[in-house]
Amino acid sequence: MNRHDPRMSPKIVDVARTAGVSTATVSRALTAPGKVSAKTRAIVMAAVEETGYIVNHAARNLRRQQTGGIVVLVPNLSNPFFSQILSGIASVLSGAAFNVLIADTQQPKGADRQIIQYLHNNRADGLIVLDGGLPEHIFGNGDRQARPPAIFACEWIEGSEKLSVTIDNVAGAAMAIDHLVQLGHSRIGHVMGPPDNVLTIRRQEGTTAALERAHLPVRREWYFEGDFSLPSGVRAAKAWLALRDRPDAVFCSSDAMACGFMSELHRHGVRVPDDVSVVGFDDIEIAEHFIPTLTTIHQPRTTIGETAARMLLARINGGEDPVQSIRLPVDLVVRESTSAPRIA
Amino acid sequence: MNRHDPRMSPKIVDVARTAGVSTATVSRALTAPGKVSAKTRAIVMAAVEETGYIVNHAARNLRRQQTGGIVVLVPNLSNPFFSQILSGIASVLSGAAFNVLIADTQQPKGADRQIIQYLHNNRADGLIVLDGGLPEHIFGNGDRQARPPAIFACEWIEGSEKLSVTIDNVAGAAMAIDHLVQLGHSRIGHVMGPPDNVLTIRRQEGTTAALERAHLPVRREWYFEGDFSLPSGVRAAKAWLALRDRPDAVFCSSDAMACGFMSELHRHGVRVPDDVSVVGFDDIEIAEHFIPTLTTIHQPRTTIGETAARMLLARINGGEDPVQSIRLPVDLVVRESTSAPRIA
DNA sequence: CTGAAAGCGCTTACAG
DNA sequence: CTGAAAGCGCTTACAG
Repeated sequence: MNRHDPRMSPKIVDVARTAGVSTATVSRALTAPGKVSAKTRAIVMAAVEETGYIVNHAARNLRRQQTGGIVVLVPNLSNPFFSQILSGIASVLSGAAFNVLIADTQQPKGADRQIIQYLHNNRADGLIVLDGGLPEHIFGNGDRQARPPAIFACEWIEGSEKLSVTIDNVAGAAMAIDHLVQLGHSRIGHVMGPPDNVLTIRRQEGTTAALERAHLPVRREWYFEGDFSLPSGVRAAKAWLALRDRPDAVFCSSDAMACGFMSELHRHGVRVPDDVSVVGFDDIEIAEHFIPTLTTIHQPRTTIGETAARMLLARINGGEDPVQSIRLPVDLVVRESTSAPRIA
Repeated sequence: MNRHDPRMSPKIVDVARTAGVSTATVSRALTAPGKVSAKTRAIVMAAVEETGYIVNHAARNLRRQQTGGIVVLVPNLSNPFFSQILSGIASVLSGAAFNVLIADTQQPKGADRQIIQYLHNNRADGLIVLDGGLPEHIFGNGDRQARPPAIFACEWIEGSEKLSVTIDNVAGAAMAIDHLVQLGHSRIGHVMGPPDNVLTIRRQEGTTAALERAHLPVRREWYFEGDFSLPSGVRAAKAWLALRDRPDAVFCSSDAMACGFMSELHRHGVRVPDDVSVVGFDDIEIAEHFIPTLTTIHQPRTTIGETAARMLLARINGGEDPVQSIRLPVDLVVRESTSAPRIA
């Protein structure tokens, strides 16, 4: 016989028998101590201790019509950018006795079906969505399936009324550009994120607006394609190298791209910041240790995760809706990858 | 009234009514199609489609005496080293209709209690443990609580009989040292992982053994303390700089430390590989793009995750035990951070 | 191949 | 404050 036999665990009825009370009283002592006399509570607690009782969540959830799980939809689990956000989410949620279920929206096989499964309320009590590229209707009401509340974090869906925790991407991009302008740069380029991504769009807007404010040229060929990844930064560097007339400062929409960009430039003998200044976005851990260390826009990633989790909890528990979308501030962190341009 | 009303979802009884069969038949058609006639199955499937039925996992799990969840115990969720492993785990497990629950073993508050909770079989059907630093008895049988099967991945507990998916750390370290020896280095140092960690110990063993095989000095002051993190690599570099008699090649037990090490050396005008060669371990994404690109020992992280997940599944499903621990091979990836020593 | 019925382990109105 | 009892939505021997 299998040593792993679930039926060995004590049930609430075992505790009740040991304590000499009903299962109802045990249940109350555990979940609503105020409804039980101090004396009874003590007896029950002793019985819980003695039996080693632990609640069966499947049973509790079935009875309470909840799932005890929060699903986090991540665009790409293997991207380290998300790990700290997940960490923030997990710390708040597991403190609130929720399971954190993680689903990768870019999972190759049958991702759609799987995500849709998660969206049904018998699978999760709520969602935190880090991917703004999903079709909005899958979160929507309006069809026959009830859907659990969803909170967007980092990314969001334009025009959606769903709550979100975001940062000020336009301001962040503008801070990056303003920094370069103040250093004396007038020929500034931009490596963009993936097309259609909301972050890409906002950071591009912030970039363009700041350039225009400074009366600097906004040149189409200085807006390089990218997708936030390291390799796309390498490709952008190749595009930069291929230009005859090059920008002497580049703002990359992610740190990963900035690192790939600098890496490829270095391979071709172009020096940062002497030949070209580079600013990133995110402030991932390596930014502080890259060679050169990377000037970037800092995102409070743990706070983003924690805030999203707390907001979702408020949404799940509170009947009313004092909950509002939050936009967190970002900071410019100046390091070695930016300097005044060489005198031409 | 709350628009998010779970009771709206169709139940198995709704499908049964629509199909004109019993709930038992619906259940069978869904989970054991072979036990139902083709005709009935078609009728049931049509009814499922029509009603939009989705199984309630809490109910199924309660009835089946399982949880549908696999817990992954991660030493530090915000460490990007683990994200690709998690990705491998998640892809296999969600394909098998398991939820992936992630718990951070270094979570500040009440981590112990929380992890213990997860260890009870009514919370998870199995565990994948990435932290070899937990006390073994918490996984053990022997007390009154049944425990779900656990598989170790990457790390493990020395002397434990639990199954594991690991890499050959001794061989990996030896490959790193042999590479340096072949380049002509004879003064070789080592930056270690956290004390007592099994990976630290094995890689240190491999290092020492390879040095001895090459008849090279094994000097205590050339074994630098570390903990796998970037900042600890920075500290190791400071220790290196403080030596009068320095090794001219250093094998770091993680890529993160190697990057921190090189970063700090660079700050002090020491060139890699001209002044000192550096080898890392892991082959994280940045290794290929650091300046200089990092020579390192490649770990198949996605495969580690997938293998651990599949092994756990086999353990959960199969009554017999053909399942065995697996040690995956590693490769040396030669890049720019290593070269022959300068002629002294 | 199919159905009636029990039961998984809880929680919670309801009654006292 | 406490207990008896119903019921959450499934699955699965058991009987036919």
